[in-house]
Amino acid sequence: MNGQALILQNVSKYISISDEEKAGFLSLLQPRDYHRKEFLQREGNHCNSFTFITQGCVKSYLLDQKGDEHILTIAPADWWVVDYMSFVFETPGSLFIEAIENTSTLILTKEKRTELFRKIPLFEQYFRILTERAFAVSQQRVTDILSLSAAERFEKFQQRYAHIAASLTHQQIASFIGVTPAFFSRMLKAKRK
Amino acid sequence: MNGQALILQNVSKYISISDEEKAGFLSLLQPRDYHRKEFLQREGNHCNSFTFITQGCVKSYLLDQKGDEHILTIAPADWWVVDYMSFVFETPGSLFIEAIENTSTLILTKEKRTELFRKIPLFEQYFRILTERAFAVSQQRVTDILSLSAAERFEKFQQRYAHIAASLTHQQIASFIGVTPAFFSRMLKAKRK
DNA sequence: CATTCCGATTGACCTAGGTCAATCGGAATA
DNA sequence: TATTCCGATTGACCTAGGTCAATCGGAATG
Repeated sequence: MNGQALILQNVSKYISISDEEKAGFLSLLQPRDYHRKEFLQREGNHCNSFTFITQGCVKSYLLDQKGDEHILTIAPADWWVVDYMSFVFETPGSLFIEAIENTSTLILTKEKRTELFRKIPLFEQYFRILTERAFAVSQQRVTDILSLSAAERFEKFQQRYAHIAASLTHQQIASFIGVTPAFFSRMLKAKRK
Repeated sequence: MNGQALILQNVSKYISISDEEKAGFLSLLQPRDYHRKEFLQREGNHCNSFTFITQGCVKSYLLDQKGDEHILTIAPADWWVVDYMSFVFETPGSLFIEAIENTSTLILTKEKRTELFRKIPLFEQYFRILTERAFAVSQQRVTDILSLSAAERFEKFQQRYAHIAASLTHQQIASFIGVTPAFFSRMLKAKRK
């Protein structure tokens, strides 16, 4: 499936729009490809667009004082990525967004999104639903971190990300669930027994 | 300020609606009061409404296997509370929502909200913006937990919740930032020096 | 005034998970 | 084939924060 077909399919999961509106929507999107390890966004830059992944996979993460990486999101095809904090509050971002495979995207800038809302108000609903779902999942993640052990978080991770877990390095999974690679390795060893 | 005035003021921060629309909106809300320690929601129940706090304060939290409480949100007046996971995905909730002071609320059920969207589509925008902001903050919370020490999280908590920190118990603050009351007490002692 | 409650504090001890450095191993590059 | 990477693993040791039980203290209740 090509990128445009994929994003239209995604949209149609939540709202119904006419062919004309589909064309109008697509015309606001800017395609862009990134190769593995290329950055979509860097810490310090203001994030002013939503990026839809049509192929490949990206991660968003921050570096702490010690320079250690903490992955916030892993976004495979059919997902949007944004540094929400930067986008919503118009502040310099604190996240890096980086392709972990060669990746194709469609970019919707803040201006274009505003234009989209004006032209096709139904997209307010699309983004409302999208964000409500993402928020619900994010709240789960908070409660998981607060109440589960590393091993339990890994269990959940495996269930939720079964389809992409295999294409991630152990380092990435460890960072996502919030442990060091060394400890993650020991965890796996313990489970194998 | 009374509850209706407060919620209208909140709405008008994000969208502009006519007096007629305001009346229509208010007519969909159900007022309800709770006394301290009363539950708005219990684990296992499906959460099918948004609740706007007009006075007082509530907390949402989950109990882990050991029965320890982990606070997810603290919602003072002028905030909405929901168990998003339950509301959005229509699953039994895993959160308790409990008044920590005598509290007055306005309830918007899922059905009424749907009706609201149908009658005044601009409310899609209101909830989109609201959720985008809440999501951004939630993502920050995830990165904070992953990358900051307990003391640093407490620092941030004090800044963000300066206005209500004084009315919370140490237990509640400790639970929110993700440490035990015992450790929290030691942290305070260390800071005082 | 006495009592109960409940949050806060503290002491003694414990553990999940971190740190750092060394080693292994497989894939990609020269 | 030899070399370089780079992720995974492992060993030895460390620490932030947890546990559990005792105590303190102030506010509310009888």
